[in-house]
Amino acid sequence: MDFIIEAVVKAIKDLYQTDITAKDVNLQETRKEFEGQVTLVTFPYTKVSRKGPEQTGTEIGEYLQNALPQIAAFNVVKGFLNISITDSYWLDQLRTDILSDDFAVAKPNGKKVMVEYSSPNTNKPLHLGHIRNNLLGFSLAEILGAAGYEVIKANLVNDRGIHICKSMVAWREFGQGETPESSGLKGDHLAGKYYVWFDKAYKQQIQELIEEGQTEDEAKKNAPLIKEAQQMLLQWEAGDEAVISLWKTMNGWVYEGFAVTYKTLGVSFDKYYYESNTYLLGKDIVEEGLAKGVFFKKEDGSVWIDLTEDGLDQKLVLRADGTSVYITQDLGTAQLKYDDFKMDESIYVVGNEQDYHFKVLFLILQKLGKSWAQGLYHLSYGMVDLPSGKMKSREGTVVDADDLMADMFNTAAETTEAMGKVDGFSEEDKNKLYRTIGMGALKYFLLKVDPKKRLLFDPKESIDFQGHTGPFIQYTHARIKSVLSRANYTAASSTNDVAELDGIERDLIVTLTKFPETIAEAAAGHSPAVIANYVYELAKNYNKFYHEKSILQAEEERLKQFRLQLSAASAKVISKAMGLLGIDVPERM
RNA sequence: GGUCCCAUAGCUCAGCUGGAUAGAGCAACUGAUUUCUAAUCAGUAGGUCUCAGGUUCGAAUCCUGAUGGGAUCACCA
Repeated sequence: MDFIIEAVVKAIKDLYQTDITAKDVNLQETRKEFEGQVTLVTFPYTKVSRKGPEQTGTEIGEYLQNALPQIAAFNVVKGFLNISITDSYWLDQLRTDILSDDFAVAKPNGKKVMVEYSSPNTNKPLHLGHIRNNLLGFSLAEILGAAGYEVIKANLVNDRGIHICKSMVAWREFGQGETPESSGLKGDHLAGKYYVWFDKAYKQQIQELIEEGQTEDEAKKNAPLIKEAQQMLLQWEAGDEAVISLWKTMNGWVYEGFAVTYKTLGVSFDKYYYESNTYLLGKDIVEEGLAKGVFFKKEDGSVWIDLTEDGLDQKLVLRADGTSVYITQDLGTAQLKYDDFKMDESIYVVGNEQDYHFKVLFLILQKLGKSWAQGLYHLSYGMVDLPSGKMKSREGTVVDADDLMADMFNTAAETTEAMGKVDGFSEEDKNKLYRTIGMGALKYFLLKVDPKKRLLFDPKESIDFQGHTGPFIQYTHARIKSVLSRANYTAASSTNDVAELDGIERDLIVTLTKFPETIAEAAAGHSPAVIANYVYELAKNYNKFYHEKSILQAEEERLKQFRLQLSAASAKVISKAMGLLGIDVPERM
């Protein structure tokens, strides 16, 4: 619609001798109840026209109609100039733009962006909260890629620390040599089992110590299990062979488990970072900050930054004993990532509970004068909560990722079979379809809402397959494919001799043309939800069209060909948009 | 207590760079299948956009304050 905006700028200059910029032009979609496709709000121009909104709109409308051949008609309602664009313009958009191979393929913008997501702890299996993280990260990476970025997907694995030692201690104490093979448990679930055991036994020890007269704080520090875990962490850092060997073994189990979960989720990474390699990083940045006077040292030797002028607090960046804290590592890792890839932007997909941490992290890097600190962004998303409250792995009150995905698969299978949709499918095709639909429902459910909003998930209420859902959109795609295959449609077979459009056909083309700008909007806003809502609108429009217009029994052959083209274009865009969400669309369902 | 985020139909959510009568889905009710897939479509009903001020020709949208919910304010990660 840029050509209209340009023409409006020119119109205001010619009619009212006033210079405005493209940004001042308020062009919006015309509401359904009025004639036209785009609407110009004319109130802002009444000042310079010194006429009423109706007359101003009419003058601009006449000017535009004379200037632009693409404008078929216009009408002015109150202060709104509704513009009808010619059918030949829309048909041209469909044939030369939407149906072309490079539609919605952005030219490379020369920028590199890293998306860090997933970042699991290697002591427990993934749960629903991680699923949201993984889907957001993967989808955002796809969207940025489609918007022209070169994308690096990174995973910073949290594979060391006291929490990892907890699972290891519990396994050593209670495990009796259990392995994934001997237990039949997936590796990450096996580690998680001991993590939960640790917590249980630890709590019991605390209780016992309290009964012996210790305070709760004392008991928490003195419980034998926690001491053992702390001891193990020291041994790990000292490179104790037995501990390192156990660590490698158990982490190996967890990685095997994660690999399965990631595969089912359909996510992947270009680069892995491991905290066991990066946890000592950042100390040279602390030195740098001290030299620059950004940090200061307290009497006890600990190093701090004073952020009170920025409305934040004083923040510790290095302990008195010279060991790192969380933010020390993150400073070092940020530098490492930049040194590795020299990216223009770096996005951290991390829950909103860490908003403060990232605010501080980015601010420190700016104060250190890192040129690349400008490109850092925290994609903060809301927690996934249960009706009973927060999910806690330690207490076992989580919706497990693998269980949930298996449930979705089963529900998809039941629903599909109940509808009798899989006659003539092979066993293999059936399973593939159930997985596609089940994962589609789950992914769409999580991605359609604004990332920053917190999400309530009730395990008792199953995820819908009808209405504003993934399967609805998948169904639309399958339905189109069915028609196209009945018609033996190929791009080459179609002809171009339709010149007029009906309301719903025009609406559908208008919706299709919005895809590239929707990608740009989603990329700029870091929000897959923008794509999700767009593709829903598109599927709805298509279904309306499908009901109103007969395709294979069209009144004329040329109409049939045109509607097939329109259907093919819709299927293509649906498939691409769903791909940006990491959701597959089936050919049949 | 300080800071940050959220609040729109019974429920789940769009709309938020200010624009027309605030839109979808679910749930409820009515209707559509001798015709391309009914996981669909058409319709009915459902709203003081949390509240109170302010800015503006115009506010769900921007500003201020309040209320409710969540997060965070560790020499944990």
